[in-house]
Amino acid sequence: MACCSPLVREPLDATSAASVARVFKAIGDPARLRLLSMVAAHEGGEACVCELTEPLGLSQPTVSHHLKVLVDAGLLNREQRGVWAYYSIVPQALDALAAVLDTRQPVTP
Amino acid sequence: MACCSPLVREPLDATSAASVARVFKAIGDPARLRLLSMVAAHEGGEACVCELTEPLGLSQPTVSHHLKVLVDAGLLNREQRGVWAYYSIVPQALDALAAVLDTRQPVTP
DNA sequence: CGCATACATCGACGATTGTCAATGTCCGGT
DNA sequence: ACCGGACATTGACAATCGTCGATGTATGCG
Repeated sequence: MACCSPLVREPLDATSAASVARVFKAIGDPARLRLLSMVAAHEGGEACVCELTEPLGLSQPTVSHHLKVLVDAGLLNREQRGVWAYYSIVPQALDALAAVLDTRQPVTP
Repeated sequence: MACCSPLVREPLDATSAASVARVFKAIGDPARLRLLSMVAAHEGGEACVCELTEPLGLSQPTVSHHLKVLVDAGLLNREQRGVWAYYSIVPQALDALAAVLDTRQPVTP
């Protein structure tokens, strides 16, 4: 999860930086960015692997691998229903990431 | 630069995904996240390499390399003054990145 | 000029990554 | 019980990455 105050506020310590970097690294790949986007924009906010493989133009194992990376990063949920695995985004995860990038000045009391 | 509508709005095409992913990949590294953070939080909003090497705990060539990656990603400015190279963040770059992560619903007119 | 300092570049290394074909696992239908 | 379909896992490969020491470049000072 995102854990800390905005980047520009105060220097990140090593452990915070490592945990935040893990998430950014997860979305630092074109295929995974597109997967995230395709899942979010899909009807119902969820999609199964078979709906993602062909428009992405990658093999099924590769798509499964990328989805696993996104789940491990806390960006996607995975729900198995019958034979299908449905993936949906974790909205507050993206919000938390955006908060780390926030450049607002701290309120001066 | 960030180029496009929020991730969750509509599926990214391949070229947009590639250009956005390049920037996220740049900050998908603990050392570079800390550099970004240290530069932003430094007095005057800028810092030279010699001020970053020791607190980061990495060699000077490595720090220079990471800074170059951040500059190439459009996240840092580099300004040479005398013998020193001062780096400062490009604020609108972080804002643009955060906009890509925005999860707000589109306004329904 | 000559030297020290600040930084970049180069070359090399082990480690990680993205991708695929092949195979394994599990579920639902016949 | 069998088979087919959906997905995950494995193993392998080239490519990229992070890091360092060594070296190059350029600036300022004596």
